[in-house]
Parts: sequence; C-alpha cells; structure tokens
Amino acid sequence: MVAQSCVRLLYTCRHVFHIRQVHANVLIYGTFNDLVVANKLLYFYVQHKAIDDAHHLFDEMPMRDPTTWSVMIGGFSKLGGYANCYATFREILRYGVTPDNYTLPFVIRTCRDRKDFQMGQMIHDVVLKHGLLLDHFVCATLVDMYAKCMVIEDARRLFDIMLSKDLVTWTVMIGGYADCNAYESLVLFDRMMEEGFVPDKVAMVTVVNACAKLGAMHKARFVNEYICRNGFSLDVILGTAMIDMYAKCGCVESAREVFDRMKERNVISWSAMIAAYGYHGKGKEALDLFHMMLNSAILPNRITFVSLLYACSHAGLIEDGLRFFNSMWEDYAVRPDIKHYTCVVDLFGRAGRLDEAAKLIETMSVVKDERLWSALLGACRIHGNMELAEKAANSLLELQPQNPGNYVLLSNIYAKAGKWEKVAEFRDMINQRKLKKVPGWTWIEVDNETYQFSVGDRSHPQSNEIYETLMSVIRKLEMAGYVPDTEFVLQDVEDEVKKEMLYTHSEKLAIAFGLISIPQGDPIRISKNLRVCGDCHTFSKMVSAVMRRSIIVRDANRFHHFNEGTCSCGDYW
DNA sequence: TTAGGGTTAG
Repeated sequence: MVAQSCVRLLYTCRHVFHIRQVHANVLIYGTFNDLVVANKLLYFYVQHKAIDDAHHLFDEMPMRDPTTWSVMIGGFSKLGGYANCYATFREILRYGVTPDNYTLPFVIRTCRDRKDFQMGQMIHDVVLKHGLLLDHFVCATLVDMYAKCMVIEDARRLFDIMLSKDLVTWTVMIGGYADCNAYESLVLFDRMMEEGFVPDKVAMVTVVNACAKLGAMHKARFVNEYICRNGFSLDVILGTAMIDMYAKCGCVESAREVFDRMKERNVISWSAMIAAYGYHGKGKEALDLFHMMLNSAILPNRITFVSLLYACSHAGLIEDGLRFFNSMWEDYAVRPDIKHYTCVVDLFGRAGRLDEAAKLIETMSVVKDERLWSALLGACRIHGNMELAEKAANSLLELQPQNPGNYVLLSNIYAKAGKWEKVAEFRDMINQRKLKKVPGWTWIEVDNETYQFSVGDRSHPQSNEIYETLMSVIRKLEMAGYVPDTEFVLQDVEDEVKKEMLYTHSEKLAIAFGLISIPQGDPIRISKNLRVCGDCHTFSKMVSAVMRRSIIVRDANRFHHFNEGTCSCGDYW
C-alpha cells in the first residue's frame, strides 16, 4: 500500500525537489527494497533531467533488474553522459545481465550522437548475439546510427533485410539519405507511400528536409500541398523546416509566407529566415528581421549571428556586418567562433580590404580552418593580390592537401595573372597526387521531372535541339559582346578546344534546355553541385538580358538571381 | 523504461 501511494505521489511531482521528498519517504518507510518503486524513482529523476540524483540512487540500490539498468543507461544517453552510458553498458555485460530491446536502443543512440561508428559496430555484434535484430526499436536505431555515421550502405543493407518495417524505420532511412543522397531520400519516401504507410509529422519534417537538400521545387510544392490537405499543424519544427526548404529551393517569398503563418517561432525559426534572406542576397531584409526578432524578445544565438554576418557580407553591407561582429559578444554574450571570423574575412574581402582581413586572421585566437583560408583566397582572386593569395593557399593546402578544389582555385588565380607555368605546375600536381576532381553536375526541373547534365552531355533525348539552341544563343550573345573566358578551363588544350569545352559546361546545357522547355515568363531554376564558374556566370547574366529570361541558380555556396543582365550576387561569389 | 523531426562560415 505504501509502495502504491509513493508511485502515485511521483506522478504528481512537478519539480525535482518533490521527487527528493518522495525519495526520503521511501527510505523512511523501507519501500526501497521494492524494485517497482525504486525504478519509478529512478525514472522520474531522469524525466526531470536530474541525472546526478538518478546516478546516486542507482549506486545505492541494493537490487537491480533489467528495467533499472535500462532506465539508468537511457538517462545517461539522453542527458549527455556518454562515458557513463558506455561504462554502465559494459557493467551489464560484466554482470552477465542480458541486454534487451530497451537497453540497446539507448546505447546505440549514444553511438549515433557521438558518430561513434566503431562502438556502434560492437553493439551491432551484441544485438546479433542476442538475436534482437528483428526488434523494431533496436533495428531502427541501428539503421539511424549507421546513417548518421555516414555509412549509408550499411544502413540501407540493414533496412533492406528487415522483414517488417514500421513508419519510424522508414523515416529513419529517408532521413539518413537526406544528407548524402537527397534524391534517393525522395525516391524512398514515394516507395513508403506506395506501400501504404501514412506519414506523420516527423516523417513530413524529414521529407521537407530532403527537399531542401535537393532544392527540388516541384517536390516542395507537392509536400506543401500534402501538409495542408492532411491538416498538419504548422508547429515550430515543421514551420522552420519549411522555411528552409523554400529558401533552398530558390523561393524566399514562399519561405517568408510560411514564417508569417507560424503561430509560434523560436530562435531557430528566426535564424532560418535570416539565413534564407542571406542566401538570396537580401541583406536589408535580413537586418530588418533581426531587429524584429529582438523586438519580439527572442535572443540571438551563435547561428543567428553566422546567418546575419553571412547576409551582410553577401549583400555588401560591410559596416553593418562589422558593427554586429563587434557587438555580438559585448551586447549578446555570444563569443565569435571560426564561422563568424570567416564571415568577417569575407566581408573585408568583398570590400577589397585585404590587409584588414589578413590582420584579423593574424590576431584572432580561434583555431584556423580551411574555410577561413579559402575565404581569404577567394578575396585575393577577385582583387588580384598574388602575394597574399600564395600565403593563403599554402596554409590551405597544408590543412587540406587532398581537396582538388583548392588546387583548381589557386590555378585559376595564376591563370588570371597569366602565370601559365604555375598553372601547369598545379595541373601536374593534381595528376601526380591522383586527386580526383569532383565532377560538375547541373540539375533542372521541367514539368515535375528533374534532368541532370554533365559537361558535354549528350544523353538527353532532345540533345540535338539543346545543342542547336545553345549555339544559336551563343552567337546572339557574341554579337552582344560575349567573349568566352577560357581561363576557367584547366586542361592544357588549344584555345578553340577550350572554347568548345566552355560552351558545353553542364550549366549552359541546362540553361539551353530550360530555354526550349520552360515558357517565357517563368524563371529557369537550376541547381549545381559546385560553385558556378566565372564564364557560366557571365553567360547567365547575358542570357537574362539578351533572351529576356529570369534565371535562378543554386550553386554550392548561394543563390544567383539573374535578371536583365545583372546577378543578385553582385559578381562576387 | 525502448526508436524517427528544424537554423550556421569558403
């Protein structure tokens, strides 16, 4: 009877202090030996995030059953004590307690959160040893762990051999693909629907995220419709994911509509919307939103400042950016980290204030990474500072010798300066070190289908028409003053061949296809996996003027809106 | 007592 009333009391506890009172009574009335009561106490401590109380209680318990171990391991797993989580799991094995379908997901989740693939594999062996692979909870967590550790093939193998899959398992697999192969993520979502599963809100957030990663506007519209038709409420997580989706699909206006429709917003929603304006070069809108956020009594975090500084630098709002950078620690107690410094280097770089950028790097106390040097190198390329470029490049190649993109960037700088012997040296270096350049791809959506182009691609059924259109457009552009910029071709070939290669860049092929298949008046939307090359950028600007078409390009870094001969990036990217 | 969801620098 005493035990029952203790448990009843626990359910009324609103604060950890109340749990401690019940705990004291349990000790007085000697109900501590009742495992049900002790386990409940442990569970409630964990629920109230009082991990130290839980840990003490766990140590004092004279008896433990599988529930005791699971609740404790679950507590360590959720509340960040990964070392304790692993240690307690090892204790389980040492004591000969059989790990069950409650304990294992907690430990696997810790491996996932820490991206601890090796430990994850060891736990997988334990799962097999105890024949628990058929359990939905265990298997779904293993799939999730492999996917988050970026071992997507292992995740998929496990997923494929599962005899019966539930909604959570599908969602985990779809979410796993979102980061490394968003296209497959959407294919899997369609398959899940075909198999009769009805997605819930978490599944929808996952697929929204995949649309954002892919930049697939037609799918984004479909998902939006589905969400509205099925009455999903726009909570803070779904709303934020949709803001991000529309922004990354190239439609910042739709992102803002979602933002305005949301009844509740937190710092993540505001930051996502500020970042959205940043990608699209809308610095003033980002600044206005930041002030609105402050007026709504939401405090900015480090990500808000990254998004804000990014928006300032990409819109050329140098002084605003510097003001925010200088005030973030003083006024908002947000300490600048490497990402903020990189934005400021970019900010100075765009303004041609290379000495200040270099000085900032010299005096900063934060550990420098490759993206910081890359920002400086990019600025040197635009402003033609060879001396500083070599310094930045050396630091960059020291940190990241295996990234061919760095060699390409540097040889572009040498090419621009006419130092052809250096360009040749770098070309040889790429070959000798057997560095593989990431192949460039461009995607375009036409009539709800996604088409993919590579350089010189002739695989499209309308290939002849695409090439004819491209050549006719190039002739028109040449009459308007377009001169192909062959410095962007790294291969050591004759000028005419260089021209030929430039003319068939994947982006130009996709634009030509857009011109013949997308009605006049509608924008041509394309996505690239790499940064847009300088010549394709000039080409796109001229097409927007000569052909009177609006072109929206999402590259690896940002969006470019081409209209009437100009680009929203202001020719700096 | 168990599994799945949102923002960030080149």
